[in-house]
Amino acid sequence: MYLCAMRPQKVEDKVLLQGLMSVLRSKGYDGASLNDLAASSGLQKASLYHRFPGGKKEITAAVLQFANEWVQKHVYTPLTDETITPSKRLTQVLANIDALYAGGEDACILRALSMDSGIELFGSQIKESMQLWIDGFTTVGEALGFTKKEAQSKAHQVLISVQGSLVVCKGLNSRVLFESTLKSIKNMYKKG
Amino acid sequence: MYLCAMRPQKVEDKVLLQGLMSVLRSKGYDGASLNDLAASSGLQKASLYHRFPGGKKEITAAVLQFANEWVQKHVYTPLTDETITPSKRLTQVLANIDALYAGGEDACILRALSMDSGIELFGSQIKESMQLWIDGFTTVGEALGFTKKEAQSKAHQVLISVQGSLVVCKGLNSRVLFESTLKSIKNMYKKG
DNA sequence: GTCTATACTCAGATAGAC
DNA sequence: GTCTATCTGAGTATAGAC
Repeated sequence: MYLCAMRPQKVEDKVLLQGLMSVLRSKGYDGASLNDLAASSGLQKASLYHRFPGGKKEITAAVLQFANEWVQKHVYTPLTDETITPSKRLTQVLANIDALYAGGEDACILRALSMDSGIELFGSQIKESMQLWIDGFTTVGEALGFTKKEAQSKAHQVLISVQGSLVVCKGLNSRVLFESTLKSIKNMYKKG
Repeated sequence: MYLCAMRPQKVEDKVLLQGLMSVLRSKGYDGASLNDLAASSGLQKASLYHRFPGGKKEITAAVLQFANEWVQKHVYTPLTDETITPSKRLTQVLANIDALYAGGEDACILRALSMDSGIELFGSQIKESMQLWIDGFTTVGEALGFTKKEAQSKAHQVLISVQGSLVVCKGLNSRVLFESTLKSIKNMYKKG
């Protein structure tokens, strides 16, 4: 429905959510204040409440929804696309993941919200996105000829090593382990 | 120096730090309020300020110091103890790690403090503990006959997969991937 | 739809009695 | 050393003009 009487949005939904996500992924739920969120979005606090009447909880839920759509579009869907060879799917998705985390520089929103407060409020959304990620990699593993059990194990290994390398890269203040992790994921799927 | 005129401490230093750590590891730096910290320690807020005049920053720094001593005592030292066979060192340390994280139930304090605010304040302490962990596993890898390069790579892999599995276990609300990760670490060090 | 101004709550931190 | 009581600022959230 088109309501031409309404004042135009100053910031597009997608741009807005990207700004909000960048704050939440780096500061976490408790660390991200509404001032931070407003500043990142280019809107005032009150305007954020207009867009998200539920406040910070609703903002965060929307950001997680946005993240889940990203996983759907850039991980799950390409990994399960049978018009492409499994090997090429894998290469493409690993490149997408590299971009998402800026080569190990940026944090994962799922991890950032996995502290007590975040899990209590958004546990089911976090679980859903992680499961989608695992399902995608399981599918490509089977397409590459591994058994279902092997493919599941590898999929878990992918998620674990991506999350782990992001944590370690933050801690050591170096991105090399993220890049080497992506390479070793590629190797993991070579038949041996 | 023994000062018998002083009023006895209500809570021992070690017990105090354990309580404080349990809050910080589950809620993170921003999520842990002084009320939370006081409640977990059995002291009032003002008493915490007596013990830690620098407030939350000093509390957190002390907890990280405590954590670093734990890694020293239960990871680094046993892994480098040449009076024990390398294989037994590994088994023992993996059991220690299993206990530290309560089989995947509890979070890692290094991870919990690795958001922006924590990294800015405590980055060097976090890095130090992670490096100690890596050094210990590198030593045991070399003792098991791997080249220095292989041993370093495996040590990185250990830290990454432990941290990663803790994140994924939180997200999926299941501990099975932590236990399987510890088993696969053990396998990683079998010569092939 | 966006803004400025403001209400209200809880955070971190301190004062001073015991 | 520990406590109760209190101060001050930042946090979330709302009111109402434009």
